Amino acid sequence: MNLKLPLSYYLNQDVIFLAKDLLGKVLFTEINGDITAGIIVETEAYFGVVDKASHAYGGRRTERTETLYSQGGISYVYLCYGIHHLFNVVTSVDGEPHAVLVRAVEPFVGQEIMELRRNMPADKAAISSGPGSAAKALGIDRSFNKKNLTENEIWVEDHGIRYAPEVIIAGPRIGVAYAQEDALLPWRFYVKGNKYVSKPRS
DNA sequence: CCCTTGATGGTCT
DNA sequence: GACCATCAAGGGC
Repeated sequence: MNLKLPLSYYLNQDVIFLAKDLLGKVLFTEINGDITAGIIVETEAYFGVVDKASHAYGGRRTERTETLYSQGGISYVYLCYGIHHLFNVVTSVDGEPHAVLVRAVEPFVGQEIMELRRNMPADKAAISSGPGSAAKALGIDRSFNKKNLTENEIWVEDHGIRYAPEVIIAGPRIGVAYAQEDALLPWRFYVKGNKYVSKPRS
């Protein structure tokens, strides 16, 4: 059976809903035949042109941010601090630059491959905790920018994993103090008690 | 345990 | 030339 999320899933214009709904979904990559996957346990929503923390704030359009304005269902990957690749899911309709940052995953498929990529055991929380680590564990780098999530390099599946509402916590996003008042918006979502959720405030 | 700090590069002004 | 949606090692307690 086909568990892959369809294009229509990503066209939802409510990026806050999607950030929450993606918890429990499974993010896959296939690289040279190696398949790895992680259960998404932490996300952040970036609310397009009105969000000071968004790269598209104020409607800025550059070569880089053009990806965000695309129709939902593609990836947005960029380099942060010169070292880390951060993976986002572009959502909503064409022209609406909403995105969801995947901040942490729980290793699900191909743990041995992730261990090699990260040089640490899969049961160690740090292997895929935090956006840079999660992307590295899944082998995501800048070559994964602008990939169609309904194809076979990087995609998301629904394995029926569901969390009780009381276990899904909303709080301020991490590392966006520069966004001033928008830094306080509760647009970070995570699974309470999951050890792979990143540190700062779990 | 906690805190500090170095690593490292694309993007935008 | 500044600014980052960060990580992990290392030193001090």
